Amino acid sequence: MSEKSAQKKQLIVKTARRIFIEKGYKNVTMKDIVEACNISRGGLYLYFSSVEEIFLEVLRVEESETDDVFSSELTEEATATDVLMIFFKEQKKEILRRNDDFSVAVYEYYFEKGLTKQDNPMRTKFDDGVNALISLLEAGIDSGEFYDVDVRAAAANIMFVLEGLRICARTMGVTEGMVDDELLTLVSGIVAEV
Amino acid sequence: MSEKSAQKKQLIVKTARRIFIEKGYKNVTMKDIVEACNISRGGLYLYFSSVEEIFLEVLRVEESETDDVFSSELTEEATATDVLMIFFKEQKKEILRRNDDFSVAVYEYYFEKGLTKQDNPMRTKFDDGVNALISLLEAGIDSGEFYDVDVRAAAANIMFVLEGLRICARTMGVTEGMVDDELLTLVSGIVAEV
Amino acid sequence: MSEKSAQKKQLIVKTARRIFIEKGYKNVTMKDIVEACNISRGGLYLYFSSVEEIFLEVLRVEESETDDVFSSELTEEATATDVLMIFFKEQKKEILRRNDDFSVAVYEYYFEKGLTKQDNPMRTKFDDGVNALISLLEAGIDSGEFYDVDVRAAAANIMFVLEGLRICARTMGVTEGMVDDELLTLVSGIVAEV
Amino acid sequence: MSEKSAQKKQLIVKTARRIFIEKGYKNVTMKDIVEACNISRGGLYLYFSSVEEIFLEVLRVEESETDDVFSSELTEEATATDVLMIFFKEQKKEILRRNDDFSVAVYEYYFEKGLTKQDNPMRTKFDDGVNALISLLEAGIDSGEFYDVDVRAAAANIMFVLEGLRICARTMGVTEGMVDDELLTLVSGIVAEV
DNA sequence: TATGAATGAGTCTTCATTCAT
DNA sequence: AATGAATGAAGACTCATTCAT
Repeated sequence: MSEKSAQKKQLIVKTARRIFIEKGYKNVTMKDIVEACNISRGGLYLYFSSVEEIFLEVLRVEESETDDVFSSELTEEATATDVLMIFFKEQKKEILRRNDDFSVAVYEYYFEKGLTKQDNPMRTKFDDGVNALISLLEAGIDSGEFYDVDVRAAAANIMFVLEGLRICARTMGVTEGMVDDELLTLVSGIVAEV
Repeated sequence: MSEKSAQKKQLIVKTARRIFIEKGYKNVTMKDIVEACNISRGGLYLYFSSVEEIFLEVLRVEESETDDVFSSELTEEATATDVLMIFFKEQKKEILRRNDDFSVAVYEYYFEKGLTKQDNPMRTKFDDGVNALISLLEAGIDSGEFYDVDVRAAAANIMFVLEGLRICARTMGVTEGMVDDELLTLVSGIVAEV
Repeated sequence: MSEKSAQKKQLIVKTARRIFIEKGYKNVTMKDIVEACNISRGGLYLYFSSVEEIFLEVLRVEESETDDVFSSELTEEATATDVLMIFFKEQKKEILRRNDDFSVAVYEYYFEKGLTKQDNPMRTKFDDGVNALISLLEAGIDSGEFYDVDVRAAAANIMFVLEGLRICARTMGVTEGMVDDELLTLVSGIVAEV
Repeated sequence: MSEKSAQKKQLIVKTARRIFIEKGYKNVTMKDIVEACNISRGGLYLYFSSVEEIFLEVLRVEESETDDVFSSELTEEATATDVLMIFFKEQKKEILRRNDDFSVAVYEYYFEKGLTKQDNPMRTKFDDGVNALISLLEAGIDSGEFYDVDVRAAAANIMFVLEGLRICARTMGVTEGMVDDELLTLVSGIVAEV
């Protein structure tokens, strides 16, 4: 029972995620989700009592499933430069992604809710990114691969540029070339010899 | 008549702007605007036939009224460094602005409409910013105030960082200190002696 | 316009009154009223925003239209006994009334709302009744028609008996004979010679 | 099984009684009862198939548990006056009772169902009261404690006054003083020397 | 017996849009 | 030009009742 229930809940979350990707946050209604899940109106309310509740669950799952920024890349053999390049490559993919893009819904949600929530997951994610980059930069500097930059400043700069690229990609549109150029600029400020 | 008509239209646009600032784009209804304008339901439809139409007009006015990025600062006596600092100061103010902030509505609008529109005003604005910065950087380099950087790359970097700060401020929140730090990083990469 | 609007409102109130009589208070939905009025769902909301609001308006009209308890009977020529008998006759009619009976809805409403409201119209009506009876009893005693009873106590007793008859009529049912008997008991305690 | 079953049923009835006291009749849903009983939705339906059915069972138990009006008071030594005073004291307590008051639910139920049911328990209860009072009054008259009133009329009058007080207490509110005054009026019409 | 997931109907409420005046 | 009453569709939410397990 409980297991079946959990499966159903998971199905709803999975389906809802797809809808949030399609329609953002504000446009999604309980009806949309009900129809997409092929369940009854009342049935959905057994599991969630509002779109927001569903959204937050999607967000939670999203985060728990997202690997730590560099976890997958950090192997013993990889150099700091390797890791950085892979990181940028993934970021590029994410920035340019047209489908399967959950970020617009996230933006919309936080526009709606304001910044009151202390445990803002976006902030957490951002800070995690900064910290991971700091570690990486320090490693690269130690190994002589990277310029001896102010790691904190550089890490924050990278994160803000990535955020800028992301939001521009979602609003005014950016070409692959623009992203490449921008990432190259970042790299050239860090890696001693590209 | 036509004049009166134009005045009325202007009133609507002005009032609607305030509402978009308050509530973003998606949350604004014709009803909201009707009520705020003290106009009749039918009356509004004489001038605009949808929220989107009103929004676009607000956007148009907004842009036509926005001074060119550096127009006001560029006086004969000001050095490139002066202009850059003033520019950053204004950007900072805008980024941290809690009231009178139209940007969330703009973001929401472009999330909604996608990127289909070729004449995307956000893009135009962004490009204008890049170009203005390029000119400024060139001027600064010529005068020996700035490092001899790749002006195009530096300008784009600045604009993306500013966009990143802006969206972060609207979603996860940024402190004044964070903005200051980030702007200082930008400045220190450009201005030879701070 | 405003006049037409007022007419419509009046129509709604009048129609709603009929429904409250038919179904009581708790069973009446906005839908019931909408359908009975032959207006649109949204249309009703232009005038009232809840069943309670409509009910209170019905109640208000009801009260404003109800003549003062004895106003119509009190003519110069009528004796106190005449007035008392007419009063009882009307009360009997009201108590036994099967159709056009708004009282059940009123009871239900006050069950629902509790007694918190200071300006409880039921209470006002009750007190008005007591006071009117006091005046009448005094008049009857002065004229020698009535026994020299404690007027306040007698008036209250009458009102409570009437309330008792009313609620019994609505719940367990009372026959005309029972009402007649009870009213006769009241009369025989007051009028010197029947 | 049957015993366990009966216990369960009893538990449901007991719990439901509490809910009817809290919320009246019309506001109580199967869901309310299910939740209050910590029973499953389907489980409740094994015992009762509607709120009404449960209510009627509560009502039945209520009546079977209610002692005959004077049963407890009628001892050999007590005078008719004693019994009457105790009866009024209990009625007063019941009339003023704010909690643990089942009467509103009963009223609501009979409003809803109309008077169709022949075996209306309210009526039975009322008639029982009248009859018990008649016996008591006769006893009092025989013993010389009470005035030689028309016992049937006096008994009915008392019962209607009590009903009137009860419904007034539930709708417009009555103070303890009002009840005392009214009961005193009743007593003074019956007991020869108070 | 007992569970609780599932359904679907019913009600409330809000809005964009139209239209007679 | 302008009004604002009116409509009807759309979405949220709740519950009685059923049914597979």
